[in-house]
Amino acid sequence: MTIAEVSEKYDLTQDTLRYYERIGLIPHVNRNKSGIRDYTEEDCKWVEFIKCMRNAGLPIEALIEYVALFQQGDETIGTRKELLIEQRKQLIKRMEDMQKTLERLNYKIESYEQLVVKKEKELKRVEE
Amino acid sequence: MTIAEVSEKYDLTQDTLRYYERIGLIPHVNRNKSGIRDYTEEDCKWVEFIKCMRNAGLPIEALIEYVALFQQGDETIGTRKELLIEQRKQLIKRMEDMQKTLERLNYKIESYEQLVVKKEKELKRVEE
DNA sequence: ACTTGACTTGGTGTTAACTCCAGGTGATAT
DNA sequence: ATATCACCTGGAGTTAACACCAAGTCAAGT
Repeated sequence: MTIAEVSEKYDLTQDTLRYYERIGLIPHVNRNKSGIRDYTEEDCKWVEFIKCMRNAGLPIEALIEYVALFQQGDETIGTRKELLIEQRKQLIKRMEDMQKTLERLNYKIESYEQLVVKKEKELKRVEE
Repeated sequence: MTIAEVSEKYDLTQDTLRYYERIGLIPHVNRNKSGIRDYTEEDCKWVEFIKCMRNAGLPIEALIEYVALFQQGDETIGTRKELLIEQRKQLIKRMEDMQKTLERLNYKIESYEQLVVKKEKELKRVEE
């Protein structure tokens, strides 16, 4: 796959794809004889995985480390697992915070709803 | 309340508090005769509210608009409600995305667990 | 009276995460 | 043969969201 196709498929700019590769957020992509990137299936999976994780707010640093560990082979399986567990913990924490904020928003919106109803009644009273 | 107390209470630097006020993320705080900020109860509530919303990822832009609407008085109640509803919608979307990522992480961690178990068995076999 | 220390403002610096750009290369269309 | 085009690299530019700083003010302690 060309970089243009990958860019299109995952809605990331070519610059972003090159940037991710440069900083080690995805493994190095092989080039053809003329030096142009040729993304394999696996490269694509990495791109998709990273995009998903970044989208959920996982820190770039942690993901770079994960990729680096992955490239070091099977001895790092335990470490990688621990890393993911830690990130999961933090993700859950963020989600809990967001849940609280959501409830607060719900309450606020309901309060506004009450206010709106009240105002409408007042207006009616004036009209009558 | 002094800025130092508010800073301490909500774990935001004085610089951040001043910055939030400057860009309109919280309403203007009154100063005493000598020009020093004196936060009222209401100011504090704003600080806490904004911190909570920012923490959940609500965009600064939307919050600035909310504060501005608030300061324009009762005619903006409807608009404010709509704004909150829109932000709630986006918050829910983010949470759903994160939920999917969480499930994916769970699956990945489980897979790693399987792998670890397998590797241990292999090692045992070698030892025997 | 003078120093200290917390605060003020206006402005500059920093960091992360892209994003853009200039100059160059190789394959393809005319 | 040459023009076009997609891509390359290294490096500079951008933006958001603060963080830091210099120079000044004011009240309180000694």
